Parts: sequence; C-alpha cells; structure tokens
Amino acid sequence: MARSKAARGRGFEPAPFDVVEASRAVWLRHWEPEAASGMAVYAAILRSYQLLADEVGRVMRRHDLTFARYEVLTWLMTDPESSLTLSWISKTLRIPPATVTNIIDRLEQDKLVRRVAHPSDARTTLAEITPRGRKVATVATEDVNATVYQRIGLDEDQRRQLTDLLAQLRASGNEFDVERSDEVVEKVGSRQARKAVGGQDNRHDDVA
Amino acid sequence: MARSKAARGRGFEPAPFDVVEASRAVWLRHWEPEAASGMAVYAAILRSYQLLADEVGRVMRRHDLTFARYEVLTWLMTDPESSLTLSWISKTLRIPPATVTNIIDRLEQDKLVRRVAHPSDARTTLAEITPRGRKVATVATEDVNATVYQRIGLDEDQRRQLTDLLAQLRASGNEFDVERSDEVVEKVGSRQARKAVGGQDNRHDDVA
DNA sequence: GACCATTGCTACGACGTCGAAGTAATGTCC
DNA sequence: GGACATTACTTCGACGTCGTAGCAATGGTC
Repeated sequence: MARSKAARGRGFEPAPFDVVEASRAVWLRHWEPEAASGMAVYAAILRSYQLLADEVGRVMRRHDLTFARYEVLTWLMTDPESSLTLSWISKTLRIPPATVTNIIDRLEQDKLVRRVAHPSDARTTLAEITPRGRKVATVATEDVNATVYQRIGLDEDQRRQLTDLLAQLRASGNEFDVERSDEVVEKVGSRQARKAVGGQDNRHDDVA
Repeated sequence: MARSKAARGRGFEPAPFDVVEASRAVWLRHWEPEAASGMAVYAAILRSYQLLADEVGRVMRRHDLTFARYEVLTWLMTDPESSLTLSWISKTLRIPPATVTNIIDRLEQDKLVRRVAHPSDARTTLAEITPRGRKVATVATEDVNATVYQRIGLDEDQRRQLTDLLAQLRASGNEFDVERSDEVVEKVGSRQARKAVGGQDNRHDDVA
C-alpha cells in the first residue's frame, strides 16, 4: 500500500508558492502593466477554477455524474414542465451541440433523462427528467452544497463582490445577453424558467 | 459557404441571460443562503474561465500551442538556466506527472524544448528551452497580451480586487503554500525563479 | 409550390487530460 | 550492505470535449 503524501486530504499537494503573483512579477519586468494585471486575472481565475472544479468533480463522481451532466439535470429539475429542448440547453449553458448530444446520451443510458419528441416541431427533441433523475440531482446537490459551496473561504460580502466583478468581466466579454438578462432572472426566481427565455426559442413553446 | 450567425465574432453566441444569477435565484428558493452564494461563486468562476480560456485557446492555436504547453514554455524562458525538472513543473504548476510527460513530448516534437539528463540525479530529467522555443513563446505572449489580457473589461483597481479575492479563495483551499509564498515571489521578481523554490527540490540544484 | 438558406440534431474522429500501474534510481535505517 | 520506502518518470487506457460534416425538417421568398 504505502500511500504517498499526495494522496492525503484533497487530490493534490499545494503548489510551493503563489504562481499567480510570481507570474505577475515576471510580467511586470517584461511587459506593460495592463498586460500583467490581465494575465494575473486569467491565471487567478484558471487556478481557482481548477481548485473548485477538482472538488466539485470529486463529489459528482460519487454520484456517477460529471458537472456538465449534473448541471443539465438541475436545469431540467427546475423547469416547470421537467423538460427542455436540446438546443435551449446548448444556447443557454453554452455547450456545443455535439456535447449536448453526448451528455443526453449518457444521462439517458443511466435512466436519469428521457428523449421525447417535440409536439409541434419534428426537428427538435426534448429531454425530460425522470423521477430517478430528480432523486439523483437532489442528493448530489445536497452533497456539493455541504462539501464545497458552503465551505468556500470567503464571507458573504466577499462572495458578492467576487460574483459582481466576474459578472462585469463576463458581460464585457459578451458571455451573456446583458439587455434581456434582468427580466429573465427575475422570472426564473418566481418559477418560470423556460418560458421566460426570450428570443426565437419561444416559438416552439406554444404548449403553455 | 453560408456561415451561420454563431460563426461571427467570437467562438460562441452569448447566452440569452446570466445563468449565474438565474441559478442563484433558484438556489435561494430551495437551499441555504451560504449554499446559494457559494454556488454562484463557482458558477461565476466557471463561466469566466470558459470565456477567457476560449479566447486564450484561440490565440494559442494560432501559434500551434495549447495553454498548458505555452505556460511551461514561459516558465522555462524565465528560468536563469533555461531548464527545469519535470517534477518541479508538475508540483509548481500542479499538473499531474503523466500530463507533464505528454506536454514535454509534444514540445520536444516541435523542437521547442529538449530533454537533458540531470547532472547529479539519474532519475530526473530536465526540460530545456531551445532558441526556437524562446521565439515562439515571445510571439505568443505578445499576441495574448494584446488580444486578451489587455482587453479584459475591468480597470486596474477592479483587477486588483479580483485577484485579491481569488488569492484568498485559493489560499483557503490550499492551492498554494501560503507560508513560503511571499519570499519566493519576491525572488522571482528579481530573477531567481528556480533556485528560490524552497523545499526538497533544491537539493538537485547544486549546479549554481 | 419549388427553391434555398437556416435550424436541430447526430455520427465520427482528433485531442488533451489524467488515474493507475509499472520501471528505474535513490535514500534510509538497522 | 541489504531490505524497504520513496521519488521520478513513462506507458497505457479511459474519459470528456468539441470541430466537422452530414442529414432531416422547416420557413421564407419569389
């Protein structure tokens, strides 16, 4: 046996120093300050992502999920009709269509989701969550909440600051449609997730 | 031909709304507030990462690099002796050993790096950057600086706030060794990258 | 109502990543 | 100095992602 030190605690040893600040120091010697601060932002985000994704991924693996599959599941669970079109998933979560196919394939194999024909558009497919899918998603959420989300080393104020700064970064990079976002978010908050999504998708949602 | 709208500008259409805030609203209805804010932090980091990684990746592809290979190159370029051990790379950049092997394999294929035997420890291999590697890394850096890093939609104050918050997050998650970090960073800032790294590695660096 | 661009999805293949197991060299302890 | 643990690296195989190309359905236009 003889597990090495690396196997203790989390999945990986800490780096011997803060690579972000070290890189910033190097950049400042060779390039312009705005390049250095921008590089530091990317490096910090990358490493924060890896850190958290690692922890989240470990939780998901316990439930035989990946984060991508889990995320799709939670959106399906939230939807009033328990189903979403694959293209909606692709656009909203910004997952390439081929990857969505892949994800739904796997979820369907595991009986967490079912493909259903769209009532009025023969081109589109609906993914519908099964009772089993609901159960799995709920348990996984409780787990990841307790294991990762609640334990992030920032207080509520700092979390707010952080998400605000990142929202600005994403908005300026066109990660989401800033115009329409507010109203939609409000509606989601009051249980109207899918219908509220503006744009061309709604033409298919003539069921309601 | 007939390129679809998705092909315009950046690699992907913006999402129809801010998924982070929408998810937060959902979470707040079902779970505890700390879980909701933690989830929002992860979601925001994930999406910021995807946004930037996409842009950075596109730049790197122009130079026939991935970000991982590029990052290794820049660390090699910065090193006073233009070479680092594979295990140092693995530990510092937190890349699993197998992936480092893979990365160096590829860089060696492209003649950007050369494997050199370690003078005093037959187990360890040094990766040494070639003149060609230096050139490629420099050009790629100029490109990514101008194309991505300088254009991040935050001013200098906000960038500082953001990297500080993320530093705290990473530190609390043990992403790097907080104790020794400061001194090392300082030395890197004055051109002593490799030697400064405390711990067991230095035993091999008896060349200097 | 016949074109033709667009949309929705899928099959295929390439790529990067990483866990696990294996080999070789080295360090340690009695 | 011999046994045993540790360290360094590689090989192998599996996985998830995504670009590309293809097919089918649809909608607009004349």
